[in-house]
Amino acid sequence: MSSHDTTQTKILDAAEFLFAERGFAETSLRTITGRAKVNLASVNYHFGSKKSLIQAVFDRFLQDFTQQLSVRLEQLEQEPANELKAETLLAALIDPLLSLNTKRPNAVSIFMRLLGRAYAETQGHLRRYVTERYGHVLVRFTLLFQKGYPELTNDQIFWRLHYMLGSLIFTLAGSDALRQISEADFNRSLEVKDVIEEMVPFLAAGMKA
Amino acid sequence: MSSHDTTQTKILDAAEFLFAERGFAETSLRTITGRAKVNLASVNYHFGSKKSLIQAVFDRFLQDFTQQLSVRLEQLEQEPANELKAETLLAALIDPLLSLNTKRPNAVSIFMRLLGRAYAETQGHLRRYVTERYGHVLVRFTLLFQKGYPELTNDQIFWRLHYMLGSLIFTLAGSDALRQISEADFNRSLEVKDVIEEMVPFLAAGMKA
DNA sequence: CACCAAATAAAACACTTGTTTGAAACATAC
DNA sequence: GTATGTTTCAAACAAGTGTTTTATTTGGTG
Repeated sequence: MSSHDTTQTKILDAAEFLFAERGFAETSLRTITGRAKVNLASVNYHFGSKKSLIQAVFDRFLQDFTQQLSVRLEQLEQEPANELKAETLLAALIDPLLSLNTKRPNAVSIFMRLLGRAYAETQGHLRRYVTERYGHVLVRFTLLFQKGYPELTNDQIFWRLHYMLGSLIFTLAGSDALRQISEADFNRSLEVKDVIEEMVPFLAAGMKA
Repeated sequence: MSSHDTTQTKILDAAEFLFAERGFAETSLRTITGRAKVNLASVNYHFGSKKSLIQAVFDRFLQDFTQQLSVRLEQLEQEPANELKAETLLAALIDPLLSLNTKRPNAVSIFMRLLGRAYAETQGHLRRYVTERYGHVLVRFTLLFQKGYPELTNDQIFWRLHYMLGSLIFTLAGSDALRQISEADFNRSLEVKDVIEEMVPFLAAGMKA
């Protein structure tokens, strides 16, 4: 049996869609297994618990994403400081992100909505899990910005990175709905790629303020 | 009995805190009435349902906020276009926001976390309710930006406004946790006001890109 | 004081939730 | 082909949910 249409993959596919659509608490295991067309008990059999299933959904995205991001960061870490401009650094973040869409349709939007929800879970286990497991790439990313913008203090960098993350996650998480509004109002079609490219000059200008 | 410590107010206070802290679905009526020290049935008696309670929590914030914002917008709508710069327009949004903190401590952070959760509820009733009821102020706000930045296309304005909202909500919603990190790393104390003031140049520069 | 509507209280209701159980079906190796 | 370990399935479980019901208490009015 190929790695698609295994029970585990069917569960993950259904779960990530529904979690992004409705949220974690609002999505029951019965809804997930119903959509995945598998037995209810198979979630606990294969993943142990709902909590672990949520983490598994994130792992599948983050392993893929951080691996690609890490390659880009290695290249950039050997560049001189004057090459580390916001546009370049953002590209290192955005390219791996967009490549998710080549494997599964709408993956970027789903991933961003999941991140938004994980971020909202201020006190929950999920935020801790994600930062503990994938926080080191964010640190490397921060260091590159510090190197590229020595005229900014470290906490200016810290905060501006969060401004950028906010714009990215917020916009892309709602991009499906927003794209529909925009397309209706302004009568042109937009892809996720277009939305992001429109955003880069905005963020880069802010970084240079 | 003063308008504080009525049963309704005690419920609203407990609910808004817990909703912001844990989320809507993750907060049970028993937790709310337990914290508020009132009887379980009083929520349904005074508000009708949990759904209506959630809307009431938002109404209390939004009525206060949009009323102050509306006054500022009226003033700005009489200004000439060359006075409508990003810093000015952002101030019209931020001042009413900060004034929430004068009435209840941490109100800004709670309000922003609630907004973040409402925004995440992409398909839910809440987003529809908020936009239908308070969407017109956002429209007025958009029109002012279009007037102040005639060199930008309408959909550039549309998207950049969302970038700004993303930064604002994302940063302020997590500002409690982020402030702690920042204060520990850089050894200086930060107020919500400081976080926002640090943000304005970033956003304004992006607007002029 | 008696009366009545409004508010509070305790208990029960119907329902959904995540998880566990034990048997059946399946696959793999000897 | 039988035995063994893995996976699927239907059913049940205990716990927690929002809501309703039924009494009881409260506070003001005649």
